[in-house]
Amino acid sequence: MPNERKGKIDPARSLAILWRTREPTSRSAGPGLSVDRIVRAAIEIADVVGIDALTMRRVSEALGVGTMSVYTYVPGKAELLNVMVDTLYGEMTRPAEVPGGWRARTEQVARENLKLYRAHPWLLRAETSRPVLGPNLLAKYDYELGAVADIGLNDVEMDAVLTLVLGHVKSAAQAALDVADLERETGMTDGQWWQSHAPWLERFVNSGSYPTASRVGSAAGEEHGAAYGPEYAFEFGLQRVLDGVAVVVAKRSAAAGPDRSGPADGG
Amino acid sequence: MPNERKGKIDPARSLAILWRTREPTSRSAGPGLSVDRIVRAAIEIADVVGIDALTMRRVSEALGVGTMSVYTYVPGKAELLNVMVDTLYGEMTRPAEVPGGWRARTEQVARENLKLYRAHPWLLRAETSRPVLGPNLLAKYDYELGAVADIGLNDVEMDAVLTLVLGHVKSAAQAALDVADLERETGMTDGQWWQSHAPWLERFVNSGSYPTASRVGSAAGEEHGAAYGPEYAFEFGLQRVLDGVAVVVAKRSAAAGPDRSGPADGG
DNA sequence: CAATCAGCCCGTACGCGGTACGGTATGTTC
DNA sequence: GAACATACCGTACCGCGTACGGGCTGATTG
Repeated sequence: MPNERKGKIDPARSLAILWRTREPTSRSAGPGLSVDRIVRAAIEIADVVGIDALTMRRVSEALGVGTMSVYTYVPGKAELLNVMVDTLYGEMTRPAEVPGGWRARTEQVARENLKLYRAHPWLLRAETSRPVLGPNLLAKYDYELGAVADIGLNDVEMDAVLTLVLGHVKSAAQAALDVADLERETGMTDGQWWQSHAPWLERFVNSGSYPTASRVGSAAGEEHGAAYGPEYAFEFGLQRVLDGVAVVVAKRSAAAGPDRSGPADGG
Repeated sequence: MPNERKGKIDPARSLAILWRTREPTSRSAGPGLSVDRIVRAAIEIADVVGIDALTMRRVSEALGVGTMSVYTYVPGKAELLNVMVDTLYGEMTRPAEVPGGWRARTEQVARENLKLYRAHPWLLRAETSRPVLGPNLLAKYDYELGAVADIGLNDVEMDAVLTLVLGHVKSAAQAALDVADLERETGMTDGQWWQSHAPWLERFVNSGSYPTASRVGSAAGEEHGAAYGPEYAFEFGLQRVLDGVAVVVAKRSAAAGPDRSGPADGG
């Protein structure tokens, strides 16, 4: 049972639905299905039972209609997933002003994205391939680019920074989810798991073959509750990334003139 | 058709296969199936037709055996995927000495991982959830931790740095794959695609609503062939991450004493 | 040697998933 | 009221993972 975002989806059809290219016909009777109702139901199902259990039959059931009725509004499951994802993007908050300069703005973007993944973990699995350009993705992209605009980076660099930050958020969210799943399934924390398996592993590996791995792996157990955990990894990584970006930004500012702190040339 | 790494896999059974806890019985006749033969066949299939088309029937067919014969050696598809992933980890080269300090070592780790994703793009989709602790994953982890050992970071930080770097590599590999897929499907580059869709998009959005997005999006088209592309994003992001790590490393070195460049305290 | 057994191999069948297809009913338009 | 478009959906098909039970074959034991 391979993946979401299947191979063959018609891009045009997909875009048409994303952008709602179709005036709502005013038919009164019937359950009154619509793309929005379907998408909302699907999101709710995915939130509750996970994306694995999201089936067309279940969606239609939740809506009180026949399975095939859904296909009147949505060409297929892949397109439905696309719209679900874009819908989520549309629900993110995007404050116009964030005090504190590019670093604060970018941090805010990162946290907002993390929040989204936390609220809808299935998003991590629905986003596996190139996102289809929906209205909300476009708005999101435009907004988030704003965080790193006018600080001396050119367009390509701005995109690269954003991609880097969002990639980190996604990785961290995935890691956090993995840890949470593990804890839920085994009742052990990540570190406890390592510690409990260390002796087992040594039975197969010449004792002490992987000293660093086992020390670091079980260090988590000792540190747990203090400085360790997925949140730590997220924060640490985010600060590292921002530190790295700051290096370039500082370089550009210097090149544009020591006294400038405002907008540099845009590319 | 949801995901790989399905919900219920017995961890013990999975570990047993990963670590090959079973002496090979010496039966002469028959096709002579084995976990290794199965895994090799499965990897080859995934390399050629992709992970979506990797089915147990196809694997068995490639091996010239009945479908259910595979299940004599592998409890299920999820476990097979686990072993496939661990097998790939085992094929990575891990030079003992890399000249140039932690930064060069970490870069080398990143590039080695990128190479792996390039060679087996399906790995991006097979790794979706927490990796099961196979022997080669353990070796990989141990080796890669070595890149950032003894530079003043504590254990948790070492793990976090490694996670950050590998996360970036994975994101970049995914992006590169997306772009490649898009080009293959549409015959257009990423930038060309943006440029060709810009007018279409403006028909739905009040013209100029997303100025930054469209400018940056199509900037790729102009820059293409020069400085842009997935490789650029990978390199740029990697350098940013390493710059960010360097900041902490420098701080720790300073704290440990201005003259020290060797190992700092490990905890 | 025969009897027994353990492991390997696999045909069949089940349940579940997405969805093609063809129909029916309900509302709109003239 | 006729003609038509649209919304809805029952049935059926194909492909998937895999449970189950049975047959085969070489190894083991007396």
